[in-house]
Amino acid sequence: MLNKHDCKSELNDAQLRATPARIALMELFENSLEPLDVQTMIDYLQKRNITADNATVFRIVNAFTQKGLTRQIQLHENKFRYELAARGEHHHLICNVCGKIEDISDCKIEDFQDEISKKKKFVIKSHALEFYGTCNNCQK
Amino acid sequence: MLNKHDCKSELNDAQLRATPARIALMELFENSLEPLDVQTMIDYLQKRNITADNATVFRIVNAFTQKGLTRQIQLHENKFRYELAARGEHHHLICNVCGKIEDISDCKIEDFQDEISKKKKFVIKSHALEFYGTCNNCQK
DNA sequence: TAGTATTTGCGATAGACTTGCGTTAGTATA
DNA sequence: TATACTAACGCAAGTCTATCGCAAATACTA
Ligand SMILES: [Mn+2]
Ligand SMILES: [Mn+2]
Ligand SMILES: [Zn+2]
Ligand SMILES: [Zn+2]
Repeated sequence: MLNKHDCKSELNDAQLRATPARIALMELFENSLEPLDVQTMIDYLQKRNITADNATVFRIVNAFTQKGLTRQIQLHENKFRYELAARGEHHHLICNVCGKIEDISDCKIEDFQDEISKKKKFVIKSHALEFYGTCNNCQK
Repeated sequence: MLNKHDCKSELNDAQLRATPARIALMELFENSLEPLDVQTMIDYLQKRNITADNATVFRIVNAFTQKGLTRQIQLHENKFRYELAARGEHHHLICNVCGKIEDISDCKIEDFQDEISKKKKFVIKSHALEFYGTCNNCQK
């Protein structure tokens, strides 16, 4: 949860110029608990009266990802989502009813991964794991 | 691996009319080791001289999925893939070099899933797990 | 404050996928 | 086997996500 000034520094550190749209989007990422899609970013900028073409928003999030500020993920949708890379690789619980997306920080599949890697002679560089179901709220 | 006649029965059982394109695509699914994207299905039909508009192929695979014959999956691409639902839920090894996709039949994450479910009070209905890396062939 | 490289806006473009509508063709039943 | 009903199809247009080329704007640096 960084403020406007910190977001500027973050951009500078990544060798990205601190434009209004980029600063606002870094703030959005810092304050979001869920991974964001591009449409959400566009809507957010509009609410803050920051004009930004949608091609620009796609370019911004690509630049963020390329510089290692964000990570691109995908959750069985026909679009990508993005979240802060600094929060580390982790997994997600996705509610099929309300769409809520929750982080799972602890990964317990290392042993399984090692076993598969050996058995299949496959060098595993990364993995994606998501659980789909019904969240606590939506069970009532 | 079913023949043409069996594929017809499968379609009838699912209350789907057995058109040439549907029969051919069921055969393709039965004989494929990897999940298929729609373009692959279109190419296959062309090779067999079965005319099918691409809207039709999308409608076919949606019908298959809706009737439970196939399952829609997605492997961090901007498109969906489909595989036979009868083979059961399983996971995949995806080679970042050659694109090869291999099935992993044994799932060893049940304990982790139960733990998460309890901790987050989340009813888990399904999960997706994929490993990305370099296959045996591409390591040389 | 001027110079320059980076970033943006705009419009065109691409690819995956959907939809409306009139026609075709599987299937049931006689 | 002929008939009728409805599912399925072809075609064309449209939607949605994402990219690209180019000229204009703007953030940084000196
Ligand atoms: Mn997350
Ligand atoms: Mn598979
Ligand atoms: Zn929910
Ligand atoms: Zn490979």
